[in-house]
Parts: sequence; structure tokens; C-alpha cells
Amino acid sequence: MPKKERQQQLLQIIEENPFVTDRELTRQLKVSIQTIRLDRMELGIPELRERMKQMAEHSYDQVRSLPVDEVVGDIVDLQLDKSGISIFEIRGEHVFSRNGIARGHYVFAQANSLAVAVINAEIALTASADIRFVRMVRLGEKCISKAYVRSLTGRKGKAEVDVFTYVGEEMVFQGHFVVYRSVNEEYSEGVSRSADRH
Amino acid sequence: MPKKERQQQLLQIIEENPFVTDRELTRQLKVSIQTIRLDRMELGIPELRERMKQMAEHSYDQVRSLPVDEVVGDIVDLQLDKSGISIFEIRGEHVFSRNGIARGHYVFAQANSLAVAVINAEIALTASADIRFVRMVRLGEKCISKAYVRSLTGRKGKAEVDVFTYVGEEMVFQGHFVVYRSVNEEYSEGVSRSADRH
DNA sequence: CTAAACTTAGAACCTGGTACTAATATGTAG
DNA sequence: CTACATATTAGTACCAGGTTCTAAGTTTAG
Repeated sequence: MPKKERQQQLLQIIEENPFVTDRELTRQLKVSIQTIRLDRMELGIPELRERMKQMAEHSYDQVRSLPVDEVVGDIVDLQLDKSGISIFEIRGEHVFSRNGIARGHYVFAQANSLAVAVINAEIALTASADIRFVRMVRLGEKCISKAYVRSLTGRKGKAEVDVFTYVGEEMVFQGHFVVYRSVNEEYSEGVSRSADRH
Repeated sequence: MPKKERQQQLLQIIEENPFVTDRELTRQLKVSIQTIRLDRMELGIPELRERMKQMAEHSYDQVRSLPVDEVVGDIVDLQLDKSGISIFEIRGEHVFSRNGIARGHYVFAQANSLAVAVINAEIALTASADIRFVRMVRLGEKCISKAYVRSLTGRKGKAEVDVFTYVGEEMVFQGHFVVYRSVNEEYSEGVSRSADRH
């Protein structure tokens, strides 16, 4: 069997069973263990333990990253129906462990939370948004979001809010949010009382 | 320090960082490595490698498709660079406590995670998104997101992904994501050696 | 004081490798 | 055919992160 083909088979075997040892690969491919190891090196496949470790770290990240908190970021300034500012520091649980870059939904969550918080209504819900991740945000960076209410339509209806997030001087995110607001009404069954942002 | 207390500390340390070696535990608990190992045995805590293996196997069973990245929601189907489906149940911690309506960023997070997971690349990051919350999602509802890759540009570059989220028959969210992707393997830093980690 | 419980030490061994050297096939081009 | 290259196999030394076992101290309680 040609080398190329063997290496393709090796790739496939490991892909469908990452827990296979080199010793077992020798049995399946009928070559010496050294050949297996040379092949792995050429293909850039790490050893069994490293593969397991990577999988373990991956799943560990996943478990840790679930609780996106109520309001993401600390609101440090709030002028209802006008503007607001919040601060959010990117910590380990917010990033991809592989490269330390923040997951987009955390950056979004900060902006979304602020866009909703800045609206003075008993119920405020995001209706739609147009967002742009201007540059990646890294572990340890402090995101400062500023929200500006651009328009309000009546007591009920929609509000438009622009949010810009900065790390230092640099803008990292921008978003245009359309927020549904209601002072008294509900939408089928959901009761509305006093506003519920935190 | 009494034995019981030490074992409680050991449990706690391992729980919050399962990737710790015995050698590091000796430094933290100031006892010999043999004591650490006796403690682990009494507590039924397996060795580091076994812990990693179990985590790896667990995550491998859970979602059999390989590169299920850090995701909000359970991925139940994944065809890389084509489509994917994930399920996410709205629980108490995801809603506004007053009215039981899901916070937008959770619904977004599910869609965003899926849009990133469906892309077959070593690095995939959301560049921008155009999203619409079609109707509110309530406590207890099961969100089913379906992602479709609409275009791919080269090995590197952008991908466009549409995501639709349903509760039952009803569409509750739709989003158009532009995802930055890169198949890049950096040869500058930690290529093969086991140099990098916690 | 003494026995039980606890702690530490050390050596042998294990798995699943890496790193490196060296010998032996098997081609393949001149 | 020879010479050189590539591929394969073999073997040794070494590593991390342990297990197992034996044995010797050290507390502590009765």
C-alpha cells in the first residue's frame, strides 16, 4: 500500500476513533510503530494523551461558559431614554481557550443588555439588531459600551438604540438595536409589571 | 491542618481545576506527594490522565461530531460547512424574572454558537450579523436552531451563515451571520510540543 | 506506654509516548 | 549496474504522571 493511502487511512481511523493508540494502529495498518509515528508527525496528529487532553479542555470550556449572567457588564451611568454606559471585563470563561479571543455572544450580550436597560419602559425587548464585530476582543480587555437612544415612537412601540463598544480608544463592536417597548401591555400571557432590569 | 479538611480542600481544588497534577497539589497543600496520592485514593479521585480521559470520552459521547466548539445549546446534527441543528431549552436563568421572557442574548448566543460551530475551520469568529427577534421566547420553550452555510470564500476568509430558530412550528429568530474563518496553523509558537496551557 | 492511624520516603514498574541513531529495504535516475 | 534518495524498521535512552509495594518515622488516643 502506498504511503499516501496509508496516511489517509490513518487520518480516517483516528478521526472516527480518536482514542486509538499507536500500538493498535500498527495492527490495523500492518506497519511498524515507528512508521505510525512518522506518519502522525507528518500529518501533525498529536499523541493520544494530547488528543484526549484537548478534548477534555474543550468540553470543560463548554461547561464553564454556559452561565451568561443576567446583565452582562456593570452599568456605571444611565440616563433613561437617552444614554448609558457599562463596563465588562473579558475573563477566562468568556474566551475560546485556544486563542484567548472573546466569544461573540458575550460582546453582544453586553451591548444588548445595555440597549434594553437604557429604555425606560416596563417591558423592553430586543426586536432586531444590526451588529458588527469591528475587531476581536482578547482575554483581560475591558469593554466599555456606550448606548445612545436615537428615536422613540410614542409611549409604546419601538425605540432605536445605537451601541458602541470600545477597548481603550479602539472601537471593537457597534450595533444598531431596535427595541420593542411597552409601558403597560403584555403580549398574550406574559404579565408586565415594573421593569425588570438589574 | 486536619486530614479531613485537607481532603475537602483537595476535592475543591480538583473540582475547580481538574487539570491539576499531584505535584502541583503538593505545593498548594504543603504535604508530600504520597499523602496526596493516598488522599486521592481514599476519595476515589482518579489520576489526572484518567480524569482527562473521562472528560474527553464524555464529551465525545455527548456530541459525536468532532469539532463541537464552545456552544450554547446541544448540537444534535452537524454537517460541517453545510448545516447544523442545535436545541436549547429556556430555563429560569435565561429569562427576565418579571415576565418569563427570554433575554435576547441567549437566543442570540445559541444562534451565534451554532453559526460558528458549523464552520469547518480552526478559527471561526463572528464578523457581523443581521438579526431579528421574530417573537418572544418564554420560559420552558425549546428553541431549535437550524443553520445553513450559504457561501464560503476560499480556505480563508468569510462564510455566510443563515440561522433560523423555531419553537415548534413558529419561527422566533432569524439571523444572517458573516463569520470570519481561518485554517491557519501558526508555526511561530507552540507547534507540537506540549508547552502551552494553564 | 503502646497500638493504631497518619505521613513520608524510596524503589520498581507501567503506559504511551518523544528524540535520536542506525541499519536495512526499495525504488529510481543516470 | 551503480548511486543516491526515500521509506521502513529496529533499538536505545528518556519523559510525565502516575501505581504498587515495602518500610520507616511521627502523631495521637486510649
